Amino acid sequence: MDRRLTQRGKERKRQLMDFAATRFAESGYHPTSVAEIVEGMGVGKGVFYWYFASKEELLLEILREAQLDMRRRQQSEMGDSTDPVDRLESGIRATMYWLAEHRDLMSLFEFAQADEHFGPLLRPGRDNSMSDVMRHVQEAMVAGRVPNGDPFVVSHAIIGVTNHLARVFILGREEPAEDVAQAAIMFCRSGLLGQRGGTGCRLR
Amino acid sequence: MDRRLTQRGKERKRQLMDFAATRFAESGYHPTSVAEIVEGMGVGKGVFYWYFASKEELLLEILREAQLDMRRRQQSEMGDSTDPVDRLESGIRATMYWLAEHRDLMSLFEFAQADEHFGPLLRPGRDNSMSDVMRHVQEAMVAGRVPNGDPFVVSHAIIGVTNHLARVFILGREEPAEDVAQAAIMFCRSGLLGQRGGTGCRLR
Amino acid sequence: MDRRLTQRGKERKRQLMDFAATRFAESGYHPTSVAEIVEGMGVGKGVFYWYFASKEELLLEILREAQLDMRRRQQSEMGDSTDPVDRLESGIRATMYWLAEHRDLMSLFEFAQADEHFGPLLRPGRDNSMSDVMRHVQEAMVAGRVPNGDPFVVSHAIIGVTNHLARVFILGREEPAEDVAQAAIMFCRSGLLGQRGGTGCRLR
Amino acid sequence: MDRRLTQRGKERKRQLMDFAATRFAESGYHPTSVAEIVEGMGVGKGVFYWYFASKEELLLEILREAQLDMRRRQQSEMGDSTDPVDRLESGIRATMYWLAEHRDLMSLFEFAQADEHFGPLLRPGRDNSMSDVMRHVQEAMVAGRVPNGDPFVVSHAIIGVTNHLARVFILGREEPAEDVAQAAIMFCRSGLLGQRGGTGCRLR
DNA sequence: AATGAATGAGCGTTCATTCAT
DNA sequence: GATGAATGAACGCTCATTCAT
Repeated sequence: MDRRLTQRGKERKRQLMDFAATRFAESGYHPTSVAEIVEGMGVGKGVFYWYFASKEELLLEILREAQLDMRRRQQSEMGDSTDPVDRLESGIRATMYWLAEHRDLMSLFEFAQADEHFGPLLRPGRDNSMSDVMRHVQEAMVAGRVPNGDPFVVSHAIIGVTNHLARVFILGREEPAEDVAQAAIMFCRSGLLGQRGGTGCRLR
Repeated sequence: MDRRLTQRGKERKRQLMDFAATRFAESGYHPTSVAEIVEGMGVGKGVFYWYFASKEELLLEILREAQLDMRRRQQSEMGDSTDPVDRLESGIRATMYWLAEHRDLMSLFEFAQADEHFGPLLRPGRDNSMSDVMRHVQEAMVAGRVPNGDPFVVSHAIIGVTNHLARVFILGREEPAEDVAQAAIMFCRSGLLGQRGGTGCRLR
Repeated sequence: MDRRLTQRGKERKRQLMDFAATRFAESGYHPTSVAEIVEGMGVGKGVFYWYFASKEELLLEILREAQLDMRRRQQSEMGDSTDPVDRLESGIRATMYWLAEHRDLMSLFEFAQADEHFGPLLRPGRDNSMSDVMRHVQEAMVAGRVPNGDPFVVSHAIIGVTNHLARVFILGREEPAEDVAQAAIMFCRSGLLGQRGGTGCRLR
Repeated sequence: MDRRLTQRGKERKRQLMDFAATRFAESGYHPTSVAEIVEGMGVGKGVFYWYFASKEELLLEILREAQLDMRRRQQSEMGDSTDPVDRLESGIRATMYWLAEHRDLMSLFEFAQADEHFGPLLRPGRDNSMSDVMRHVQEAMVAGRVPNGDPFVVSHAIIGVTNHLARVFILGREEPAEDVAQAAIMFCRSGLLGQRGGTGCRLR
């Protein structure tokens, strides 16, 4: 299935992946049949199996590309600052913006992560993102910017806040990414007991 | 499908729900066929449809029962304290213990929440849990125990931390519920910048 | 299945047959399940199989009873006159009245006659009715009241007119039995070319 | 289910419709399973659902095509004469010939007309045929060829005679269409009391 | 590269019937 | 007599995948 594709072939493949992602996000992976995808695109079944070994492979390709793209965005946003806490905040912000721009893919991630079969196949990518976050947390602890603790746990807490707020406020309520990012950052900074303040929270 | 069941009938139904929950958690809802369930239990197919209108209805019944049970546990744990922050912490702890005792159901919640069809059907239950949390957050703000802010957002942040840590450390790594609860509570209390301390974190 | 039934048993059986006939007429024989019948009557499945050997046997019993009852009515109406043509007209009228009073059973006859399995089982009863009609036709020919011809063909023509008008005007349009009977009688008497007249036709 | 079919596809569909019609006529619609049809044709199940949306849709397609074809035959036979009574007689004759050539479809019509579900779906087609007949009857009345009366009732009487004689003598006894047509025409012309004669009746 | 046609195992579900109580 | 529970073959239908053209 490693075809050398012409320019036209690459475009076809793109269209197929985009169209399938939308359908998967709307109706779910299992309920969306290959027939639906090819009919929706007005092509024959052969086209699908020319570009993808299977329906499963299609989803994995969509997912892996998305993981890569999101990570690139996070890194390009985080990379510049010298303060690790700043970098974490940039990462949260980058994540929110990316998710807001790719709601379909957010849905797909939700599905895949919860899925017995696809969940484990997402691990490598998630581990990468995870160690990105952890690196900054660790650095922040070493630098004394953040109290000592288990960086793995703290990183997961950050990810938990970020993802859940994205789910609720971006996927569910279509709030502006900036506002959701601010909310996540503020909670991650100081939790419940710390002083709320600064830019405040514009959600709702 | 509202049958008046004998004692034997009720037991059968229980067995079916428990067995199905395990299978759904192990292999996923879609990949688990009704045939697999009844064969696994050594009964005829008719039995299944004697107790449940459909495979879907079975899942919903499992899910609704689980939501109810978890909420009962949270409330019985939270109810006694006069301090709203204490109550929130009790709620987090109750959640962790419940999830640790019902890993299968945690898996099922993950799946259902991410699912295009079942997700929305979980809403009523989730809204109830949500408003439980929010009530305490609001009270804590009014009492000055917690800086003012949007209680809806703050509640979701708490839920995000709790669920994600549960996912990673209880479902994925089978850590003791108490430790995971402590970790969640500590992060929720003071976020990144607050002082880490107290009982410390025993995860890993 | 030849049970000696108590009084209560006979009533139960009656109720079952009446209820089933209604349901069969409304929704069709195949689409109506035994479960539907017993649930509709609020009894258990056992009751059904106590009174009937099978669903098929139930239908046959309904049908045979109906054939018998209709024939009794035709004969009691026809029997008195000395003119065979009068008797034929009385038969048509009796048929229309009976069908109007038993629309459900008319539906069932329609179904059963068209059915590959039940059709042939209705033969004995239909043959009886047929020879009733034929006897009068033959007599009328012998008496010179009606031109000679094949009494079998003529009898079927009469039956065709009667049944079809019943189907259309009694089952479909709920016209009064008397009017439909008049219409059938008039057409059977003189066909297209004969003089229309007498009481006229009140249909529509 | 509006597929653009290749030549091969059209032939397959034809074969399926013909084969299914035969089976339905032999064993009945409900008792004939899709599996039986595809096995009888030696193809996979998918083939069936490639050409038809459902078993029901298949029957409807068969039925509608048959209605259309029969009506075409009636009209081509009736169209030429200037005398409306002649046209009615041609219509009866055309019907008998068509039914004799399509015994399977006659069976299917019987079933469908008596069926709670399919009966109503046949209405449009039957209404068309009905108004064809009525037009001629009305014209005959206006022209004084036939005594005045309700053309709707008279038309239904004609249809009743024709269909019933077809049922008995063509479907049941395989008599020649010409003889059955003659018998129907004669009865419709002059009923019971008119003079029998002319070509006489060759049935039996 | 692409098509329409075909495959067939497997799905969720139904239902006439039987049975233990 | 009557019940709720159970059976299991059969049903209509789906769908990822393959194939001939």
